[in-house]
Amino acid sequence: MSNLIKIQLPDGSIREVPAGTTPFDIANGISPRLAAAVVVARIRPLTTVAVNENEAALEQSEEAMYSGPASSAERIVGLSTPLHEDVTLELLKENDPASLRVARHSAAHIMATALLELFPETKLGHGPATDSGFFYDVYREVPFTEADLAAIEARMADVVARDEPFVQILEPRDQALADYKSDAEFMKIHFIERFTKPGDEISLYRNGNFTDFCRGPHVPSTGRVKAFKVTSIAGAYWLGDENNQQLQRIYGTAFFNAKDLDAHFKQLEEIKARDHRVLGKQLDLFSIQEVAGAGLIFWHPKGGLIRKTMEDWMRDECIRRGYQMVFTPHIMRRELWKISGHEENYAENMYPPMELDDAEYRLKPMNCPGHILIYKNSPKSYRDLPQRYAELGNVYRYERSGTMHGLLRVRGFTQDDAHIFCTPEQIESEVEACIDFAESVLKTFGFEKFLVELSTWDPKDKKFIGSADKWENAVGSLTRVLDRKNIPYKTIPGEAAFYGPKIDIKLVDVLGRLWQLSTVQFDWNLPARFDLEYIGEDGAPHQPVMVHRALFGSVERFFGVLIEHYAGAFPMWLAPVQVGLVPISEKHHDYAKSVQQRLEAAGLRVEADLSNQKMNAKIRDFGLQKVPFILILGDKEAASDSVSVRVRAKGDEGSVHLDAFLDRAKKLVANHSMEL
RNA sequence: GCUGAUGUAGCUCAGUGGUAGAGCACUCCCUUGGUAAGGGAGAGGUCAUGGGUUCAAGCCCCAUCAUCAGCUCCA
Repeated sequence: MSNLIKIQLPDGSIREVPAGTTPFDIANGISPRLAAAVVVARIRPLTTVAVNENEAALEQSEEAMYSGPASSAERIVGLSTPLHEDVTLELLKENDPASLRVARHSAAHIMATALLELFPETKLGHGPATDSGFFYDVYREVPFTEADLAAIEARMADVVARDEPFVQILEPRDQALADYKSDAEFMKIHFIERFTKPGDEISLYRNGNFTDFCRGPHVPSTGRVKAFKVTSIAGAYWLGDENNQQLQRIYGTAFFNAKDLDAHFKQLEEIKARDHRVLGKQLDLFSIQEVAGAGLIFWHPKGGLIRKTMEDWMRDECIRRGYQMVFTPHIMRRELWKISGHEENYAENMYPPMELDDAEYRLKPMNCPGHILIYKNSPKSYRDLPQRYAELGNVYRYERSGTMHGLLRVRGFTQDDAHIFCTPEQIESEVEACIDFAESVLKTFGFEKFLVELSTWDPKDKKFIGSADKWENAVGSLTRVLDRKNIPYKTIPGEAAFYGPKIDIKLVDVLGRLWQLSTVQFDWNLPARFDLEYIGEDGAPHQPVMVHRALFGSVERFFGVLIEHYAGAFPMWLAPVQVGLVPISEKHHDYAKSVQQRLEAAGLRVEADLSNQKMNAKIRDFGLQKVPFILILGDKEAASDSVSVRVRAKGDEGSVHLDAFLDRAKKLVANHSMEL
């Protein structure tokens, strides 16, 4: 005689059903149409008080794909999973994001099904859902070709058309291992051995003739995955370790309907249209020249102008906030890099030494040693501290050949770098000021959201130098600063630099993407290595503490992110050309020249199109260049000293007096306005 | 660095072994116009680089460089 369990539905009603009842049974009991529409179910044991965040996070992890579910947390189950305890039950339809994730995991199984039907020699790794689709890592001697991918996709359509139910099979571990061993499925064997214990019953899912080691859940049947595409193939290391065998990773994406799939590819096109490498060419901002080498940026006049504007702002702001601008050499003697520890710890990222006269020199990968030499050049009193040295310093780092990416990952870049030498007592206020500064940078450049991470040490990890009390003090001050400023943050133990803890600020762009740029780091290692001192109130020498901070991070990377954030449509103060002039015909050229002169005299950047093209073509050209304002100049305007204003993304606003426009334009620039 | 793909005019791309193509951009001519492409003519290429196969290579083979999608690593 089976026990009764309680099922609570979202409306609060409770049903008593026999243990072993499935979510499908419940749905079907409500209405067969509902049962047909439901994809998966979300359950939470009724006894649970609150969802544990860590357990929820674990749900997404690789570990969770195979090992048992976190017992007390809410979880997603398939419709045919028998329920054996009192739970709240939510029946999820296709519009729930959790359903889509499950469907994509099912799509990975469908792809594996198709793959093994076509290429039975293939060995399977793992095939999870991702944020935008799914992939399956597989091993096969022969690389898959584009044609193979198309064939796989076509066969997937067959698997979907067969509408094979996904069925969970619980099997003794030994038997599963024996089966996989006989098939030489070395990766599946590894996963079973890693994620299950001897004596466990392990979970497999079968659809048709295909069975996979998998915890689930899945959609009810292959027919539920209506729209999918095999998108690409790439290499991936077995277990993410580059010393291991490389596998073939086949990517795909899946949706419940063709409309969503289309929308997904449309969105990819939009992202591509924002790509800073594409816009960099279209707007003539920068280039990378093969003959000069990979990862080295050429700033063209228009990009250079934006950079100059960014840097001017940054320098002015540094000075306003009590920094002193310094400049340090690009190459320095090897000896210096030995003292700083770079020879020892950073050599693989540095360019090899070059010999000059009797000595060896190395290109700088960081600015800190240079700033330290300035500090060290004269004795310092506690009255001199803090010393804040800032530099827009060009550094060069060797990056492996496959890693470069436009402006975002390069071999030569400019850090807006500063080093603050201060007493331990000054740390908190200095860090607080750095965070204020960082916030101001993000706000000024139009980013509204950011995330903060506090990276701390792991006392068990030997790579961290310095005593426990030093670490605790430092982490304590950082924590206090963040708490006092009411900034939410995530603590990441073990992610600190080896010499001290750090605060990283990741900004969120218009598309919701995260970018790591600003960082504020602690350091008591370099002051010790260089024997830095100041004379304290007690007349005795003390060692200062150093704060490293970069706010743009790298000017190149920040610029790349800006291009994507604005989709190339820079706000007025940054736009390389702020006003485009369109004289309607040649007889308006003189008026155009006088307007240009007056706008330029007021400090605006103006370009006049005096070609013999039609007005519409001129407007189009300025429009494609994303110029904020286009002024149309014809008889009416010339007669009344006015301009007809066309605003980027808004269109024709009619004529106004030139002085009125000038006033508006100057205000937009002065206020760093994001709007026009 | 690894796996796969790609490299043809300033840009976007076509060209499967037999004398290098298109559109846009550029130059010149015509056109002088009211809010996103007026018309015509011309000029422009060591087909990434270096080897090889072939009577003949942009095309086939090898190597190198660069780019792209990932992996790994990072500001």
